[in-house]
Amino acid sequence: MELPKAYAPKSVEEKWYSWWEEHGYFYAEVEKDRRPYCITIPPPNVTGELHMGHALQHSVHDAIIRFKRMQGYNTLCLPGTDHAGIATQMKVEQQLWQEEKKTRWDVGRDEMVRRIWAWTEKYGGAILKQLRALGCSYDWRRTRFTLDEGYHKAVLEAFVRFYQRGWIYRGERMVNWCPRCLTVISDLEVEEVTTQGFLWYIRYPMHEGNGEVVVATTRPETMLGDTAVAVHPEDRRWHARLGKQVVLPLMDRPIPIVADEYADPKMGSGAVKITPAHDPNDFEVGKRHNLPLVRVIGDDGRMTEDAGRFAGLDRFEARKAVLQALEQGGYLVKRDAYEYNIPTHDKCGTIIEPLPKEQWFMNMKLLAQATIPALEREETKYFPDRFRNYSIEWLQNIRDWTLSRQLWWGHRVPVWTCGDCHEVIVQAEPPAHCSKCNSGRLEQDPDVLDTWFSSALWPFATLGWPARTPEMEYFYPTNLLITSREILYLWVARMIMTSLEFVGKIPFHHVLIHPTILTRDGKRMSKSLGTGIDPLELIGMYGADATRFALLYQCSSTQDVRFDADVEENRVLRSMTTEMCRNFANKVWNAARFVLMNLDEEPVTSEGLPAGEEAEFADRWIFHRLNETIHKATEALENYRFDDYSKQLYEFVWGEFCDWYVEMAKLRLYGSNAAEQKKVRQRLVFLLDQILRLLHPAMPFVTEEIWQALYPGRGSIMVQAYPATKSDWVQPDVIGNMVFFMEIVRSVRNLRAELNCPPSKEVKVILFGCQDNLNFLREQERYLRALARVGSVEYLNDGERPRGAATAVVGETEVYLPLGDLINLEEEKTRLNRELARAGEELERARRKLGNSDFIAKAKEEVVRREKEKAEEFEDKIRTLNL
RNA sequence: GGUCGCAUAGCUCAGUUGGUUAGAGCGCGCGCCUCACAUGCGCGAGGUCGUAGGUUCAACUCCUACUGCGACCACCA
Repeated sequence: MELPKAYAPKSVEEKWYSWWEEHGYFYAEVEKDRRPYCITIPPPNVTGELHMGHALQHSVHDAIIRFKRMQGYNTLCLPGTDHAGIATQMKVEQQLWQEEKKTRWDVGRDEMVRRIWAWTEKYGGAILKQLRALGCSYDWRRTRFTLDEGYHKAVLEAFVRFYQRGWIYRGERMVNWCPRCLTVISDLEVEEVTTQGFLWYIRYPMHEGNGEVVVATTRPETMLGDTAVAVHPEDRRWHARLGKQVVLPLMDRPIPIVADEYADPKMGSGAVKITPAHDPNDFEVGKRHNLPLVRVIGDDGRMTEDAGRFAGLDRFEARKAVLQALEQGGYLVKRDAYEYNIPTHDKCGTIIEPLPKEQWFMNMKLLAQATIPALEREETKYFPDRFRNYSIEWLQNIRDWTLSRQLWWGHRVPVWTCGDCHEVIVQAEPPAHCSKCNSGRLEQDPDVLDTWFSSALWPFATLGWPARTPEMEYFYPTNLLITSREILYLWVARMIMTSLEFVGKIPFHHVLIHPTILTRDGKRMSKSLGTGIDPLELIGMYGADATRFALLYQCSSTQDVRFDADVEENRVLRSMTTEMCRNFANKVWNAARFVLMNLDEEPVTSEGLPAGEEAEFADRWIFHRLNETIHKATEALENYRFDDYSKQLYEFVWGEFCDWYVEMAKLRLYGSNAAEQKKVRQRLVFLLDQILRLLHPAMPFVTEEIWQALYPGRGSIMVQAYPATKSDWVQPDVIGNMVFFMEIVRSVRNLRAELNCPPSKEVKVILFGCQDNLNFLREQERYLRALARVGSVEYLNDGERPRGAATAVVGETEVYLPLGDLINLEEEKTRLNRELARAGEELERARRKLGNSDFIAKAKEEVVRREKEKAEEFEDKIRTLNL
């Protein structure tokens, strides 16, 4: 069979992906007699597009799923998308404005929701298609959406149950308001941005008599809403003035001086202005002292009527105007440069306005308390484990969750209020009549639930909860959750809480927190900064297998990965690591070509082929190494060390199988009897077979393409058994021989290269050493001749060393190249001196250690012995080189 | 402000329970189109393992402090 010289990913990828899908290889059904393995993917936003973080996340997902599938588990990887309240609504609102110059209020709630649905069905979920390009083997039939019908039922059920527990309540609190999105958001969605600003000191004159109070603020515009000045109750400086009033500048409003422990005597004058309507702390102070709430900033971020002459101004314009007015009135004392954190909305970057509002909240205390022990007992294991401790800490300090959002896209709060008797009804099904007065005038709460409230149910809602489905029975708890650091609390901790509450089980046995992908100089990857990489572009340049392998290769247990690529304006110029992985895929491809080219008539089946006693040392060596590689690769995957996994395979396939075994096999293939040839062919096929299986979780496409060429009609490689170790293959005694042989070959190559001996010229080699070593090398002579381009070999075990020859020492064996006219005596002398110097240093180091009596006395016997051996070895080497 | 992570070759990174001649890929230098592969083959140069102390016979590895980068948490004007 003919394979092209270089691996061409594109057509191969499309071909096999659709073939897998057509044959249902990704599907999982409940099969009681098989071990289940289940992952529900973190649902990306339905509006989302694939970025490098996703690419890494899903390379990991698919590697694990394919690995487990090959291990014989009945694997389900369940995909889906998140309705992403704000993001999706905003997208359609933008479109509505661009195309029709209308706002959502112009079209009305029902129509708007209808349009968002239409958009979602038409454009949504593009990211799931992009995941296919990466090769993800997910059960697409089971794709879920956090707003689909069944999911909606689950969300309402959860709300009602929490409500019945008494944990969900409605109340007025200081909340984080986004003036752009016009909704509240939870604390976890607030991102603090460190900013260089100013601290302004303002003079408030006493209402009666002389004197003044100086207060400081970073937000001067809020002073318009001040309703008090607070000082610490034990701050003596202020005792005389407690209970008196100051006049609020610009507003001419007298406000009291109150005593409250919130005021820090060490700060400035010890007095602090109190704006209950616009600051969370002040809100609390206001409650304690019954202060009025004066709202000077409205929901839209503009100043209200209560801001007097500043009404209508945007909050930031108002700041300037207030400062100017204060300055003119002589109220501004000074301003200091000041660094502080500004709360912003993580979705849109708008500065949050803290406002008192009535919302739905959930008290998380009991739920958190019930969850902490499960984490402490490691019922869910975290990789790396430190994230478990962070989660416990977060649960210990948990705060109430703001559940409601002033959006139209989402799960509407299942609460109705009777227009007649004002009874509040909370239930999943819309009630027809008031349960108390039977009135039909019922009005549903206009708000929708935080998107994270619905995602918190993901692992079990997708498997059919609240129904007791066979899937819930069989696949739950799921095995693994793979996600990024930033949603550890926002999502992961909440899933564990809800699962323990509703299902009585943890939702997943393992949580894997994968690294964040950064640019190669450690910056955030961001489209707006031009540092973004489109994974599809990478796939186009290097292939999906190379992209996956490159991501896995860089995926260790650190918190960040600096992705090795040169990027300009969101375009990849070059990615060295991905290129390396493409080369590796090509290497595998060509190794396969070699094996296939040498097949005789029928496709060889080669199961259970042990290296056997009669096998050559190269066979025994490669099988020993295969065994080790299987062991290490499997262990690495089980510990989610994808870097280890890929490096093990890279080294084995390229550095051992291709560089040595195949090269040696060529001689046996072309220069032996038919029986030997057949044996070698079978071993090559078997090794290739094992390599393909080992690699398949990382490189699904190229391995499938080769597999099909090797075993046409045998079904996909993705359902073959993952390689297992075999004790027959363990032959540690052969390693030393192989390493020795390799070193002899390398030393000859090195001598040739150093002396500029052209590769075309065959040289004579004289080996000097003990009889055993010489016998072994004599047996391998044909390999030595081919691998080091040697014409003839002479063996000496005593007597005179050759003169005028280049020399190298490998253990106890000496290698001589009598190059005659080729040799440049000066160069050879320099080379030898360099070797001698190097050996001298090592000897010196060893002798120093051995000369230390403490070392002899205290170090482990084995360590001392090794050091002695080392000293002897270098002594020998120096003696030989000096001859 | 609190907690945590990271600092190893020009670049991106490995380095297991303290004892190795500190590794890989890329890049670089030299030589090769050797019949699987130039997306290749062979050889080589390049590191006082962030700084300063400490523990130990022995520290890249353990401890302390510091510096730099980063993350998370936190209502202080």
